[in-house]
Formats: sequence, C-alpha cells, structure tokens
Amino acid sequence: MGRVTLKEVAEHAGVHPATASRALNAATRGLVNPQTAERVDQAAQHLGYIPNSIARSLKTARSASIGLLLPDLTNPLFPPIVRGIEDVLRTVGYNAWIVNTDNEPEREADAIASFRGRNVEGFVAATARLRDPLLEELAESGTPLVLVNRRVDSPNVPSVTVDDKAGVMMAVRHLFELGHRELVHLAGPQDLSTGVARLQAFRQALEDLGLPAEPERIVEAASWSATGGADAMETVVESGPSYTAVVAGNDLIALGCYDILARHGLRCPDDVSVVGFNDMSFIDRVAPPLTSVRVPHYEIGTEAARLLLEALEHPDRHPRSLVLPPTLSVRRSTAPPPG
Amino acid sequence: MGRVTLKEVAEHAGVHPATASRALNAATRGLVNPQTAERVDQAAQHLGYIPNSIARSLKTARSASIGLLLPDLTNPLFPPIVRGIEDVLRTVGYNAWIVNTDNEPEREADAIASFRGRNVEGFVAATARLRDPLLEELAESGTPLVLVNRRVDSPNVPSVTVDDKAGVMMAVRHLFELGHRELVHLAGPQDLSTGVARLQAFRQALEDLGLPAEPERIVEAASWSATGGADAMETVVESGPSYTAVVAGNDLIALGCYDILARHGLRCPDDVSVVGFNDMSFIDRVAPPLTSVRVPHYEIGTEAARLLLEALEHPDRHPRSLVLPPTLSVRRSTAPPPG
DNA sequence: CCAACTTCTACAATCGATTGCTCGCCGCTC
DNA sequence: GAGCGGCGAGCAATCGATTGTAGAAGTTGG
Repeated sequence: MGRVTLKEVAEHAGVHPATASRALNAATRGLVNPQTAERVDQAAQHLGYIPNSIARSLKTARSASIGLLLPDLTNPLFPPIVRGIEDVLRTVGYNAWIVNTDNEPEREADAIASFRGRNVEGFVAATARLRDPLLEELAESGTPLVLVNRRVDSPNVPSVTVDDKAGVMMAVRHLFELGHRELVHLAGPQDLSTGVARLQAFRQALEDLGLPAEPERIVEAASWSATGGADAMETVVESGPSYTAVVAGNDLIALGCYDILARHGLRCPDDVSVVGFNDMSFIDRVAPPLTSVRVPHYEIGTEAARLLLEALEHPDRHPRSLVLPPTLSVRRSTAPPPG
Repeated sequence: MGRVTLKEVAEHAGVHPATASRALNAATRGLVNPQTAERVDQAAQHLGYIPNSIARSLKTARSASIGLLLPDLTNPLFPPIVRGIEDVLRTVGYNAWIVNTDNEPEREADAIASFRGRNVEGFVAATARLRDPLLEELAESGTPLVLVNRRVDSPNVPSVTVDDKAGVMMAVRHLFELGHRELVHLAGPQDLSTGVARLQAFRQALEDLGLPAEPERIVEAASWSATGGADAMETVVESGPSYTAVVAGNDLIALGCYDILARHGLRCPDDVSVVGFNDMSFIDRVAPPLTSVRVPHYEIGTEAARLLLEALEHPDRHPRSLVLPPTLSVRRSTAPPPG
C-alpha cells in the first residue's frame, strides 16, 4: 500500500535515511541543513511518500490514536459525542477507533484487548455500568481513560457527564410551575449512573417542592428504549395512581410513553404532559414535539477529548471530571394539567 | 501498554521466540510439539500476553483493518450502515477506521493518506460524488474499494446501493394509485448519484404513467437537509404550479417540505401528500408519520463488507456491484388528493 | 550399528522508521 | 599554525513479531 519508503526518499535525495527522517520531522528538522531538508522534501513530494505509521508506532510506542467504546452507534445519542471527540482529536493529529459493544462485557473486553494490541494511547468509554470491573481496572492500570455520559461508582475514573440532577430538577420545576402536582417518573435501568442519578434527583425534587413521592408513580423501565418505556408506562396505567405528568428517563422512554397514552385514549399534552431527557435529534419533530432536557452531547465529546489529551500530556496530573449544565427545551408535550 | 512481549512469553515457557510465535498462531501451530505449544499457551495466559498488532502489521504488511469514509456520522443514514459493516468485519477479526469528511475533498484526501499510512487493506466510502477523482484514482490503483449508498460515474468502482429507480417508481405509483396526477419532485443535489438517479426515475415514472413533466414541479434542493427541502418547496409554492403530492429526494427534504406546507396553511396529507426516501429511524414518529421508500441500510453495510472481504481474498477477481431492492413504508403522510 | 529421515526448535534476517552516538569537516581563536 | 568547538550527516541498534533456513534430537530401516 504505502509503497514508497523513507529509504527510497533518502536515496532519491542522496542522503542517509536517518537524515531524511529528521528532515521530515518538524521537531528534528533543525538538526539538518535547510538546503538538505528542502531536498528531502522535494524527494518525498516527488515520490508521493506517505510515512508508514505502523513502523513509526512500533519504534515510538505511540500510535496517535485512542479507543472509543460505544454501546451502539445507532443510538442517536452517540454520533454527536463521537463527532465532538473526533473534531478535537483531529486538531492534534489523533484518530479514534470506534467499536460497538452492545453492552456486552465480553465484547468490551475483546475490544479493549484489541485496542491495547494496537497501542492506543487512551480510551473514551460511553459504556460504563455502575459496577464495571473492566473499566475500573483499566483506569487503575494507569491507562488514560475518560468516561462520557455515564459514570462508574468509583470516583477515581474521570468522566464528562451532564448534570443529571439539575436536568431532572429543571424538568420537575417546569411541570410544577405549569401546575402539575402528581408526577410519574419512568426511570431508566438502575445499573447505569444516569438511571440512578435521575431517579434520585426526581425524589429530591419532589421533596424540595413538598410533593409526596408515591411509590406507584415511580417505575423502572427495563431498557432505555421505546418498548422499555411503553412497558413501564403500561405498569403505571394498570396500577392506577392518579397523575398529570410524566418525567421520562430519556427521550426513547418518553416515546414509549406516548404510545401507551395514545393506546389508552389519553392526549398529550391535554391530558398528560411528558418530559424527556437528552433532546436527541428529531425529537422536536415527533407528535407532539417533546419537551426535553437538553444535553450538550457534542460538548461532552469535545471536553472528553480535551481531558484525555490532557491526561496524555501530563500522566502524573490528577484526573479531573467535568459536569456540564443541561438546559430545558420546552416544546408542546407539556402544558397545564387538565381541569 | 501491551507490555508483555512475545520474547518474555518465550522465556517463561523456555523456548525460542520463534517457537512461541508459531505456537500461538493457529496456522503454524502444527509445526510445534503439542506439549510445547501448550506450555507456550500457559505462559501467554499467565503473563497476560497481548500480541502487538503493530509489530505484526509491520512484518506482515497486513493490518486487519479497513478505512471507512463517511460524510457525517450524525446523519442518521450512516450508523446502520456502519453497524452492518462492522458486524461482518468482526466475524473475520477485522476492524474499521471511521472518519468524517464533511464532504470536503481535502479532508477526504487527508483521511485516505492517513489510512494508507496505517496500512489499511481496503476502503468503504459513503462519500462518493458523481465525479470523484480521488476515489476513482484509489480504485484504479488497485486498492480494494467499495462504495456504499452513492456511486461514481465510472462503472468500474464496485458499489452497494439501493435501487433508486425502483424506489422512486414505487413512490410515484403509490401516489398515482391514490389518485394523484400532479406530482412535485424536490430533487436532491445533482452532484450525487442518488440525486441524479432519483430525478431521472421520477421523470421516467411520469412518462410511464402518461403524466406530463411540468418543469415547475421539479426543483433541485441545495442540500439533502430540511432547510434545503424547505427552500426548494418554497420555490415551488412561489412559482405556483398546481400539485397534490410531493416526492422528496430524501426524508430530510420531506421534513423541510412539511415546514413550508405548515407555513402556508396546507395540511398533510389532507391537502398535500408527501413521500420521503430512506425511511430513516424515527421518521415514523414525526407528524404525520412519513410514507417513505425504505432503504435497507444495515444490509447495504453487510453486503459492502462482504464485497470488500471478497476483493481482499481474490484481488484478481473482477469486482461486483450490488443493487438492493427498496420497499415502500406507507404511513399517514399520503392519502387521496382533496376534492 | 550406522545412515537416512523426520520432527521440532533455534538462529537470524526482516518489515520501516526513529534516535543515541560517533565522526568528519569547517571555521574560528589564540 | 595547532587546537577547539560545533554543525551536519552517517552508522547501527532498536521497537516486536514473523518466517526461511539450518541444525539438533530422535526415529526408523537396512
């Protein structure tokens, strides 16, 4: 593939490969005579020389690449994060290896091993479970690692997340101000930090506002999906508590909620208001456009990349975590309660 | 990172590195005494040996990886394709490098160079323009390359695409059967094969059905986006031809069309029917749910990966292209014309 | 009992680039 | 005019794994 080698360039320029290497490398270019350097440049250009990163990696033990662990790229949450990461990495000549784990620890382990074999210099993981031995071990081994979106239980692993608590607070307060007093929470699975944090925040928010926390108004969805949300909402409807608004663990759960409301002849927002979380793309186009806690996904990506690069430059420095503020995108799925 | 080397494993097992290498390699394992091989396995296991792919790549000139060129990962079109590609590659131990080019030829060129430097064994590109010297050159240079979704003008570059013509035919026929006779086409940009093919197919379909092709009912959008679609639709509305249905170049253009219809007080589907193209995720949740030509994106990905692997195994064999059949997802954005 | 073979393992070169070290040469100083 | 300093470039080792070839050990047959 990259057929032309440094040696050929050197020959063509009439110098030793070592000299050619130095000439072509910005950091060492000063060590060679400007005219010679220029000659090497010409030769490289002329021959269409592309440095063999593989060989370079082998020698330098660096790869200018990082591993990116995702649960599933087709979840619209992740592409903006990926873009954020790549856009920052690109500015310093780094690349990202992306792998989907489908939340299977085995695939995660495989991916990590594969990445290590490829000498990645660090990791960004969006796959963290609350208890996640794999990732904790990775972090403890000294490998630069930044979590995005989700955290692990241990506070020693740096992460970039949204302020889940503040987000839920905003959602609840918004509903409260519209006049809602009986709120349902369709919580996400409680094995992820986001699920736990949002549920906790929901309880806290009710308490802050002096509202009772009816157990029947809180249901945990089995998955962060429309079907998970639908099943959870169905449980709520069947168990029969009164309510006028729903705070969903994320947008997909909210969509599942929409389905169940419709099936039971309940209109949104006339009968029931719904708030989602993430403000994912196109959620402003569903019927009705969903009020949602906006998470700055792209920024999560850029910040994660920056944190990782920082960790690469200063391996000794203590890792920082970042919590970004959400905002609330108010749309037509929320309105004053009926009556 | 991958700290333990083959040499250490060999020492630990009391054999020469060469022997350890052969023992660990399925293809050459037969050359070493089963007991010795077992001892090497133990040692590798014990030390947590991870083969250094970099070193292997350098020696073997293979990398078990391919380059994947995307315009923009955040376009919901691409993640399913990527998944398809990865799912197939994973079964043979291959990985994909993903890069976003934002349709900028320069970034594309950079990415290709970077990939070559990393010894990728082949490419999948979703970035093809009709005239695309970069990719055509790549293909001519003998590098295995498969295009997805879009084609280049030259027929010599293998590709996996949907049958655009058939898709548009289905859309037009569907509208025709509902009773529509005056159809608008919001064509996509004509620098991509998809834009051209769909527009051609639209003209052809009208002819087949004996409908006139009013120039004013055909407008080219400036981009494959909602704003592109909105601007195009605005042009149609202003120029004032009569029409009862719109065939959009893709789903995003259809969404833009929705916006303009709403702005002009036209209801979909009561006043105007709209058909999209791609059937992207969540398009069944917009208001009204969009009738759309369903493109099997995941399958495009899997087939592209298979084609590429085939090309890698048999570099001599003539490259094939694949055209996959679309289906029509009929939803509530299409209905009989008013009156 | 030795030669001819078969197994198995060791040796060493190699992939392409990087880099510490050495050395030649030039110019300057005293 | 001899010596010192320093610039510029070449030499060679190195990263870790793979692989052609050579050679040692063990087996079989004549």
